[in-house]
Amino acid sequence: MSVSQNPSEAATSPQEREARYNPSEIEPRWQQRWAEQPELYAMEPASSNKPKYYVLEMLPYPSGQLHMGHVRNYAIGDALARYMWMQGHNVLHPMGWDAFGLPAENAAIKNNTPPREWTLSNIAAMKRQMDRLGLSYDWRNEVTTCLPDYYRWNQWFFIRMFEKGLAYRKKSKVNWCPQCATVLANEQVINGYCWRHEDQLVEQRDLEQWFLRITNYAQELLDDLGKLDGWPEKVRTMQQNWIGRSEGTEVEFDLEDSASAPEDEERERGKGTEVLPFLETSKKTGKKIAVFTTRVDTIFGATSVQLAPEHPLVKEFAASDEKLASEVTSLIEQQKKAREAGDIGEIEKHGVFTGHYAINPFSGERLPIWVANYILLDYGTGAIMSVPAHDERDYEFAKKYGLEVRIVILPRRTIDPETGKDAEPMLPYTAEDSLLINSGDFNTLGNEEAQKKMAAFAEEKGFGKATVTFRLKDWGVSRQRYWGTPIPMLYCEKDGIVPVPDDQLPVLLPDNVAITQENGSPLGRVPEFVNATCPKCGGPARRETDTMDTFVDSSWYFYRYTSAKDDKAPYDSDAIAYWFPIDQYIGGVEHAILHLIYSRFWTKMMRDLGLIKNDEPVQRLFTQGMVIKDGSKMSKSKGNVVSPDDMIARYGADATRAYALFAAPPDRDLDWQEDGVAGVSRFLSRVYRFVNRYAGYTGGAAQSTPASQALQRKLHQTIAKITIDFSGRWHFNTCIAAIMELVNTLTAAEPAIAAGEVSDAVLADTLRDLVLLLAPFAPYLSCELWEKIGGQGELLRTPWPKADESLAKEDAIEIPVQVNGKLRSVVRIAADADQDTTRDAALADEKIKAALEGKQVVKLILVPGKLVNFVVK
RNA sequence: GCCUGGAUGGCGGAAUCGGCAGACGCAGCGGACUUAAAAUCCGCAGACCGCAAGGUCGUGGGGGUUCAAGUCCCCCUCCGGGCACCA
Repeated sequence: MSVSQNPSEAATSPQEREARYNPSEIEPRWQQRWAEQPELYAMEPASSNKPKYYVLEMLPYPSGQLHMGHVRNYAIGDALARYMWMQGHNVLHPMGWDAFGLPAENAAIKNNTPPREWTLSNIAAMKRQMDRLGLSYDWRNEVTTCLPDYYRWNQWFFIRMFEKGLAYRKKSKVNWCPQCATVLANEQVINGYCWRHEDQLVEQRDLEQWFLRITNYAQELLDDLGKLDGWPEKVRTMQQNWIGRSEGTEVEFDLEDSASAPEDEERERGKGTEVLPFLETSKKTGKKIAVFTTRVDTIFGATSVQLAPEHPLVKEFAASDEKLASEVTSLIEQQKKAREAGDIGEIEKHGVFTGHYAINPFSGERLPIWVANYILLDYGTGAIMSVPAHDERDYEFAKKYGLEVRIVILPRRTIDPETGKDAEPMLPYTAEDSLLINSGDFNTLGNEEAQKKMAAFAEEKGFGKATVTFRLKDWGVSRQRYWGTPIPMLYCEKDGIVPVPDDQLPVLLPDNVAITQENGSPLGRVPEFVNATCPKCGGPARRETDTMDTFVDSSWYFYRYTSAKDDKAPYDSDAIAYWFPIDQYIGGVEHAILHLIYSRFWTKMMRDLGLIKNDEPVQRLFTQGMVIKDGSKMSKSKGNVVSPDDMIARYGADATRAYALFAAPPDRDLDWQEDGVAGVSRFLSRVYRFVNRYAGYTGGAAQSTPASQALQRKLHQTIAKITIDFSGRWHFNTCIAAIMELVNTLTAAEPAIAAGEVSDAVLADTLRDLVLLLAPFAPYLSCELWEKIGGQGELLRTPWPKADESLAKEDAIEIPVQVNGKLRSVVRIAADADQDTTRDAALADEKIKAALEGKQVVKLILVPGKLVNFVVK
């Protein structure tokens, strides 16, 4: 049998002849139209009398490819922006590129493409993808951080900070990632691993680096978390932990003037439990060991002093004690390994007695000084008093080395009923609510009171004071890389560190720099860059060759959006005053303590420079969930990546975006199922065909037929539901489900429409509002259909439909009727039926009659409009 | 270890204030249209018992409060995320 032409083609059914939803035809057409009217998505000036709304999504790194996480992020932001426009706001919805960073250098090495070229072509590609998605960005204020018109202001800020002492240079132990071949900030080290290279352990190196004094703001950053009630609790807690404020007391212990290296026998003595008696002041060396403790109330229980292996005093001790030196080296090694492996909390505790003693200023006792691998140099003072009875770590250590355990606090009211004496607590005993014993003049005090009195005592006697310690460290911003903002500093033999004068900014990043994996800044190998003139003395100067951490770029980019083209200032203060704070910021939770803490710091710094008025950049923060496929996060290494381009090609941008919103509430993880995208696409297709089919139904007065009323009811219920959700809950998945229900209702009403039971005007209104409701979620289709039904004016500026409560109201409702809490029947009654009517209707029901047969009703629960429950015996 | 989010049909999820558990969608099954298929449309669909009417069970597990619990309280299990010798 040969294949022949289809004879029935001419006789296709009316539905087959209907226009087919074809996103690959609709979407490019509208893209072009939107591209031709950039004012469509433009912000209006501050003089606008509309309420402002600044909606911001985190700017991407231009890797060259959008991934589904981006699509989800932008779909959420875009829906909100479009809704806000329709609600009559002046919307700022900008986008930009976090365009400096290491991948560009790696690409340069791999493909021999200059970083700038690689980055700019990636930006062009991703911008095309964004445009295909139909995102409503105001590209006129695009920010690209790798361009001099942006990074010059990084340099400008840096110099302002230098002038204020907020940017400074110091030598210190820093995190070094061998793969990045550069230093990392503390925030960029995740459990000892590099934040960009999940398998790369970070090393510690001693380097001289630039730091920003974020610790000046530690307290304010902490306090103001309280103001951020539009932020997820989770993020606030994470920042709070990161800042890590702890209140305590710093106490100075005198160093005893003791012998040099101890004999082996004496080394053993330090391990003994005996705390040696009071020593005269004449034996003091004048040297002090500062110790930080949050539990000064337990200081009489201290039985040793423990130093971090890298504590300067340890170096001193070790200088004249070879045996100690070698043991310390091994302790340092252990600590380094543990830190690098990210399990510093799990290594076995090791320590060694130094042969030296310190004097407890409260008790006058001499305590052996030990070095231990669990003491961190960079927290507190790098030294602790060890109180084994009341600290878990000290207890573990003391047990191992046989140090004395002395109880100095007891729980309140724990008299042993048999002996009539205080019961000994289980050790280590660390409770806050306790009483002091064996503590000299401080006996019987409650621990909280004791802490206050002891701190005051220490201060009075001059050997200590109450202090606050933060875990947060200053932000190391130097990077030994090429593709970043040059740090605008000069080193002059005569004048020392000199900032580049403002009128010489920007310090341009030179092109044609050989990028290699060698250590040291690539810029250091460019003599034209390095050799400069000192602006003070006119003599030769060397230029700083490190560049800035790229988190500097993203710390203030959202200010630049309000006046991205300004070449006189980083931004326009009036515009900032109008637009800030950002009304809604949307992004992944992975930046909770990186970008989001730096940004808060930067804002406070700018405020203190007198540049802006606001204390915080972001009013409301939303952190979306991850995109999951087959049970794990989409990633190249897992091979479960779904390409947005692929989805768009197959189902269209509208379906792809709408699915990203439909499959889960935005704050939860989203399971990507391609069949689901197909389902959403089918839904859009139904809408398309339905609206086209009835686009001609217009005009006339609304007639109040039952079918019309039913349609209006569903419509206004849908409007109300979606409007409420936009106001805060953001469960767009149920919004889209509600629109699907509305469309199902419309489809089911087709016979009634055909029978003329639905008034044309009502049908027309319903279609019109349906198109408007769909606009935030499927903008292409909405615009197409808006035109089809003869919508006047720009869809984006058309007011969002208003729910009419009286139309939304049901006139008859179904009430569940229970007997003893079990559902037995459902009765249909008028929505405004009173209690008696409701009860009578329930009693009249046959099934209820049967269920109540022979029983005695002891109680009647009647919740108006909700339910009836007969409690029977 | 501490903090946090979660666990609901075969799957994604819904139930916003303690009041009909499973909206909406996917996959599945049956039917219409078609020579056939695709597309589309209509219908069924938590589990178990039953021809049916109907009944019993059911929101990770155990207890409790209540006329009524996915929802509130107590205890526990598992999964995800964050922090972790921070003195």
